Amino acid sequence: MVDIFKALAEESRLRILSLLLEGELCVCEIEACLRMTQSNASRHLAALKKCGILESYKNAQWTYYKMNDAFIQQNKGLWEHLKDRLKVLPSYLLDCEEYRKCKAQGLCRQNKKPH
Amino acid sequence: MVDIFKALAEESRLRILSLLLEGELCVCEIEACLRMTQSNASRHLAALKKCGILESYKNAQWTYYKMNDAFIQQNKGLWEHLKDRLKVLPSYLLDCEEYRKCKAQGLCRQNKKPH
DNA sequence: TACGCTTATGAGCATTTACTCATATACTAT
DNA sequence: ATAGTATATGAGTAAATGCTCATAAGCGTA
Repeated sequence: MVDIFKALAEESRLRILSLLLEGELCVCEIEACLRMTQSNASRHLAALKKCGILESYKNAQWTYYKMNDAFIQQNKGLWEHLKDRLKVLPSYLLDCEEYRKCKAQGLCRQNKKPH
Repeated sequence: MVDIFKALAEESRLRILSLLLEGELCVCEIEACLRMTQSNASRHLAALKKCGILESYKNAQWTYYKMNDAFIQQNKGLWEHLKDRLKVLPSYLLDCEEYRKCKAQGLCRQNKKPH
């Protein structure tokens, strides 16, 4: 229990989760949307995965992270809280705007294969 | 949001909250039940109060802390989570046992006035 | 094979956090 | 008033955490 709260007790990690409410993203997309270094993005994602909040899979050179279904099933109250509150983070609208720009500009390799 | 998670990201503070599920307690009761120093108990309680999870009032020389009703009202999902999970903390049964001992032995002054 | 892109991680450093010890304040009862 | 109890908090220290820079490993394409 305390491990989950430790993972949630960091603003950058909450911003990551707010983006992942909409679906999965790879590390470089998160890095771009949140304007953080590759190193930081990777480490924060690893921390969220380690405590079970996120899961990941690899496709080609990309690692995709998304909410862990088991976490959602096993933490319904907390998940309701997160779904509501992550969307009212002060940074949320700006981060979403960056996400749209990234998608429009085709960041990461432009010709990713579907998966 | 992050301030609340920071406050919850500490095992001693979760144990304090688990005791306060049942009702209010003064600092020296928490200190005794959780076998922590007076200084630590006071500081952890102050941290939980500062972010709005707890509220407190004074009566004679005692300060009583309890869950903040406004927090419960405004964080229903998180509160459901806490109510469930605090009771399955590894330390919970032992801490409750200490609480019963404290009450039986009349710790704090034995002749507290009702309030 | 060689190169570029993506990701993970080691090392060093700065900041934050939690702890202990000491002390100050406030209240009660004698 | 004086002593005892309860609480809060300053100072110093040790541990944990997050950041940057550098590097290594994996994968795809030319």
